[in-house]
Amino acid sequence: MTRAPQKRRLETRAKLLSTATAIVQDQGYSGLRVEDVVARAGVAKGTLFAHFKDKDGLLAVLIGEEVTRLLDGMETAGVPSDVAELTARLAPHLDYVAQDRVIFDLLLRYSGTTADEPDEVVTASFTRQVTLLTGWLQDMQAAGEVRRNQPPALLAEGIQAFLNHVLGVWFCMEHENEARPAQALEPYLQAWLQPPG
Amino acid sequence: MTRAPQKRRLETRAKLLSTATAIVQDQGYSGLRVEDVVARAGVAKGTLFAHFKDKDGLLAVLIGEEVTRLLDGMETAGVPSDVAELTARLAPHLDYVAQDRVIFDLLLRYSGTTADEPDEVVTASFTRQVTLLTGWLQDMQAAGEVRRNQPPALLAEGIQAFLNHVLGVWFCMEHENEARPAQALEPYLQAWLQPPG
DNA sequence: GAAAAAAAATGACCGCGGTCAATTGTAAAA
DNA sequence: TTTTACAATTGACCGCGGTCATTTTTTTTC
Repeated sequence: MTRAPQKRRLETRAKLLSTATAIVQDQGYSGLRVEDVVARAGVAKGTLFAHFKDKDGLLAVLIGEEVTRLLDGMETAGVPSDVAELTARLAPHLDYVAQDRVIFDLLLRYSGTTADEPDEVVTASFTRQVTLLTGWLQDMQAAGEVRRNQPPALLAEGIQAFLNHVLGVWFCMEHENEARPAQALEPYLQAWLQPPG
Repeated sequence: MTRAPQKRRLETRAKLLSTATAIVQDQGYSGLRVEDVVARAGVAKGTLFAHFKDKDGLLAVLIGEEVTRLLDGMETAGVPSDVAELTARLAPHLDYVAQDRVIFDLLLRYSGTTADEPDEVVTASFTRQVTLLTGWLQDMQAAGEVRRNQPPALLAEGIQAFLNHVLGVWFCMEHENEARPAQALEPYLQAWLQPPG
C-alpha cells in the first residue's frame, strides 16, 4: 500500500519546479544546471533526485506542460480545412521545439512511447497528439482534402516522422537562412497527404 | 600554412582508433569510456582530445566507417525493382543502427548536414546515402514502380525521415515483440512511394 | 505523553567527459 | 652543433549529473 505523500514533499516539489521554470526562463533549457536548481531552491542535491528520476525527468515535466499548452491551442483551433492550414496548426509546436535542441532530444527519446506509463506528462501529450492528428485526418479524408487509401493513424505517424525530420535538419544548419521550420515542413505534408490523381 | 602531421601523430591516432574498435567489439558502443580507451592505448587523456574534438568525434569515425561499409553493400546490390526490395536493401542499415541507441543519436545529430564539412566521415556517408537513394528512386520512377509526381530527392529525404521514425519507435519499446525494424518500415515506404491510382 | 516506524532531506562522494598551462619530442634555421 | 620554432603529449584539474548511507522530520502505535 503506497502512502499518501505528506505536505512537505509537495511543497518541495513545487519549489523545485518553480525554480527550474524560472531558470529556464532566462537561461534557456540548455542552460539548466541541477546544481543551480537545488541551490536556488534551497535544498540538497539528493532531494531533487528523490523527486525526479534524473535531470531528464525534471525537464520532461517542464516540457510536457508546455507541449500540453500547445496542444490545447491546436485543439481549440479546430480541424484544418486543407494541408496548408494543417501546417499552420503545427507551426507553433515546431517553433517551440526548434528553440532548443534539448527539447528535441527529450521529445525524441519519448516519442515512440505508447501509453505504457501515462503518468509521465510527456508520454501523455504524445498520445494526445497522435489522437488529435488522427481525428483531424479522418475528417479531412471525409472532406476529400487528404488521400483516403491509408488509415488516418498511419498518416498521423507519418506527420510526426516529418516533424522530426524537419527539426533534425533544422538543428544541423546555422540558421543563417532563417525562416520558420514550418516552411520546410509543408512540401513533405503535401506530398504525404495529397489525394492521388 | 598547415604543416604535414608527423609520423608519431599518425601512429597515435591509429592506436587510438584500433583500441576503441576493440573496446566497442566487446563492450558495445554505449560501453565505450574515454578513460578506458586512453588507458589501453597507453596515452594521456588530453591526447585523445587533440585527435578528436570530443567523444562523439571519435565515435563518428568508427560509426562512419561502418556505415560506409553498409553503403558499399547497398550499392553493389543495385537498383531495387520494387518497394519490398527497397526495404530489404535498407534492412542491414536499420539492423546496425537498431543495435545501439548511441549510433542512432550520433547519426541523428549529423543527419541534416549538407556537405559543408565533408571531412567528417559521417557527413560524407549521409550525402552518399541521399545520392544513392535519389538515383534508385529515379530509376524506379522510370520503371513505374514509384510515384512520379514528386522529385526523387524529396522522396529520398522522406525515406530518411521514416528510417529515423521507425528507429525512434524501436528504441522506445522493450523489444519483447521482436522482429527486425525493417518490418515496421515497409508500410510507410509503401504509402510514401506507391504510384497514385 | 514516549517509543517505534516510515518518509523526507542531506551532503560527501563517485564516474566520466572535457580543458589547458606546462613539458617533452621533432625538425627546420643559423 | 646549437638555437629556434613549432608539433605532440601530458596529467592535474574542473563541471556536472547521479548515488547512497546517514540524519532529521513527520506519522503511527502503545
